[in-house]
Amino acid sequence: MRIDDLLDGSLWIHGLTKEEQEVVRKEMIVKVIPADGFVCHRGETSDYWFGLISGLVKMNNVSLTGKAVTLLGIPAGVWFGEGSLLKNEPRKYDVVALRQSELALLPKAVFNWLLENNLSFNRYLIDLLNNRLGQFIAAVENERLLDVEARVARSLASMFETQLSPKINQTLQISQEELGHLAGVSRQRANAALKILEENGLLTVNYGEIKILDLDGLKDF
DNA sequence: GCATTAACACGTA
DNA sequence: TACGTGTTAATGC
Repeated sequence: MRIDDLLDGSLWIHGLTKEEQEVVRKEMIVKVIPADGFVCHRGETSDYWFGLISGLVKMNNVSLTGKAVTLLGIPAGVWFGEGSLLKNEPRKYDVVALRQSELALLPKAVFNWLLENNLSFNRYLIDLLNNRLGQFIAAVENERLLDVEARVARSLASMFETQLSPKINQTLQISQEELGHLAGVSRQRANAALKILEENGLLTVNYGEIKILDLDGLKDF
């Protein structure tokens, strides 16, 4: 995916005036982050709104004992990081690239300018935050109610639900260890769960990648 | 009982 | 070589 594909596929850009769109394109920065590189660190000042052009990143935190907790996987096409911008506070989480990723960075000043001047941009943000809230509520619900296989299935599915065109890319380049982090289980357990999902014809597992065959089936598992 | 950690062999980039 | 995968055994809640 290219920067223009990201922008064309972003709902918020179409609600802007021509002038606003020009400012966005002019001020936007493109940055490539290598695998395992940081998009932003916890505690850093929040200067940008991020759009993922290609690759895969995770929102991550580390406990006092050093245990890593993955909160959210973010696929290409998704905008994120607005929370800390809106609250004008430092980043509350690390964002790490799971493989080489290309990001679009929209400066805070432009973000705030759109917020103050464009009603449809505000509407878009409400929808975005509302969707994200729903996603986190579902994540808590899943953790409390579902077995491990279903949790792994939904962790995978949730990364495609946010995709704008779910039919374009049905393979996900992610290690089983990372998938375990996303679902909150060990690598070995994630591996066993994938086997079961594969037996059910919902996906196929290859070296370092997972191909989704039946997205609805994964959601309903 | 079930998931986790640890450990090992094996295959792939 | 370094990393991801598949598997088993020991350990812990």
